[in-house]
Amino acid sequence: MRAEVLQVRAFSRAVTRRFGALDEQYLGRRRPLAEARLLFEVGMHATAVRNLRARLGLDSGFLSRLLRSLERQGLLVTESARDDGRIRVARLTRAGRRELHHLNALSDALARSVLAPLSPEQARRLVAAMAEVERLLCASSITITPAQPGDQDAADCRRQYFQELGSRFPEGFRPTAAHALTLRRLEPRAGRVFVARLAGDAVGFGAVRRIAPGMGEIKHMWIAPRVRGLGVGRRLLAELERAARRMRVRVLRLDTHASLTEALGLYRSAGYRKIPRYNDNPYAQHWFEKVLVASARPGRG
Amino acid sequence: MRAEVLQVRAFSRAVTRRFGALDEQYLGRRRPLAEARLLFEVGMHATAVRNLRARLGLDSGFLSRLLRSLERQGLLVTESARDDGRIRVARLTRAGRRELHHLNALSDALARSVLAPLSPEQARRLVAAMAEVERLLCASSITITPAQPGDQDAADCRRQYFQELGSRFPEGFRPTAAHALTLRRLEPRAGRVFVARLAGDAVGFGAVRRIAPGMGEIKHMWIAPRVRGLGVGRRLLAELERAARRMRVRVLRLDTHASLTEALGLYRSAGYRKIPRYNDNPYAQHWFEKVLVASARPGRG
DNA sequence: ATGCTTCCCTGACTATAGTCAGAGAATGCG
DNA sequence: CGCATTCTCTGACTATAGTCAGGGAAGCAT
Repeated sequence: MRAEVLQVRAFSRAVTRRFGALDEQYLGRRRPLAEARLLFEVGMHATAVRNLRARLGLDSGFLSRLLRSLERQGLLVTESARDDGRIRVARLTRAGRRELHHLNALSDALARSVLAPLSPEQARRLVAAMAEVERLLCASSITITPAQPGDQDAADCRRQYFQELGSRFPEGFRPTAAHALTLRRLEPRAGRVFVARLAGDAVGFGAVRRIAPGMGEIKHMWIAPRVRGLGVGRRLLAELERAARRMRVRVLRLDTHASLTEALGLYRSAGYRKIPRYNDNPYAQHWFEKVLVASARPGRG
Repeated sequence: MRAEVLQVRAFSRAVTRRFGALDEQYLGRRRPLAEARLLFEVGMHATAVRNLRARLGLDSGFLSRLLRSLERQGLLVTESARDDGRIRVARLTRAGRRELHHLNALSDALARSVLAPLSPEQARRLVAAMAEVERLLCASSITITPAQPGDQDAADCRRQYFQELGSRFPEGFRPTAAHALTLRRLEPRAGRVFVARLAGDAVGFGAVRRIAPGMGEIKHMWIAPRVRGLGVGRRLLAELERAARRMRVRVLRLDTHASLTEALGLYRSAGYRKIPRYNDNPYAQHWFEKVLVASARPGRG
């Protein structure tokens, strides 16, 4: 563990030194780095100010000022969103798009300057290792937190979840009454909802509810396609189990559709055993159960 | 190439976002980041102000101010160097060392917070990939540039080179008259010296000189042990060959000692062929020659 | 001794990156 | 409708990170 920590530190130093310096040198020459980053983040299509704030992690006042500055430079315009007048949407002008292209070119040059001194074989290996680091850092920065009641992100996930069920079930999918009794009605007495987030975006969610004294049920486990394979499902499930324990649940059940093969694999490897049908969910073909024991390692999936 | 460039960019974004944010959050909480970095750089032993300036790349006035601030906080003291009254040396006080330990602990916590959400297998793979990226970024940031006449770094390298020869040759080593006619007397008419540098430190050097019309000789190739295996030797050799071509050299020769196995391998794989003894160097057992042709890919080793 | 250079320092100034409180418009909720 | 909340914006302020010119002390070359 000690060696791993030291390697992470050495890595951080090496990378921030190299890329931090280059970033300023390449991208910050023409304008403040914050403005350049904002241009990148707005990108080619209109983006809500609130999303920009979440992704860049900026203070509302500061971001507003940056927007005004870019607006004065004629690089972007802001306008109110159609469906919600409070939300403002930023969009690059033609000049802004040109500037973004320029920044992209600089950024490419920066990347090439890193690869150029290396042999083809070294460059290949560096790129492969970078892909691996990026993937795992992404996994590592995904947080799993309890949803606030009425959480918009959780509702978004639920919509996407249902949509995916519809496209994956051969027979199609329409939410039943049982599916409707969710989220809002779960919390806070009868259940808990957790949301996985990556840089401000919701990328997964899941719920646990009590269905009888000492017995709970996992519902609505869903992970966004772009973060599948990063172990988020496993972490989310562990989080739900911890929440279940805190709700004095000793036995957890769940049902699932035969076509959801990743889910089936996850449940099996997480210690869930097949049991006979315990409910009348018309979309379920498999039922599982797990007896919870005190966890030796809280905080780990 | 395009895909590689995009991967490098994605990596840079991901890493600076993650570590940049954490750096500030962990290390910058108690004091300005620049002060924290300076404490790290001074470290446990006395360090000359000029070296701090070089390593951190700071303006002289700004660094001076940072030093005064840390001095006021009782974390370090500065004093004149014994042998050169102009040079000031910074040294942590007892309180400063305590603070450094604290920063180290925070930095460790930061590293652990990256590893914590991952499964043991993921953490293992992340650390391995980070080590690879760090190694190759290090290789990529090594620059190879012509030495200025009387370059102190080149002289340093030469000293270390002779020292290493002494420890590696079974028969020991004392520079002969032929070895003495170097560096200063090479440049700029009869030869060229190149120095490899990593973040301000010289980590290798090599020379080429003309020994007859159209014929040149590689001398004094040396790479610091800590950067061996990164392809620096190959790049340096390619640089020397380019310089030779510019000097209208068509045939390059070199000699080497049988115990320098890495060098032998490098010369062979770079296209040098064994030839009979062409000089009276008492420390040489192998002689090589290469006919230079116009290079198809300048800039690559 | 004299002049040149190196090294570090101070004073004065600027740019960048925020933080915080509060106001005003739009929306959601009962 | 009335009230609370959300979202964005502005004004006022602070902290951080520099840049630049110039000066004094020490060393170096002759």
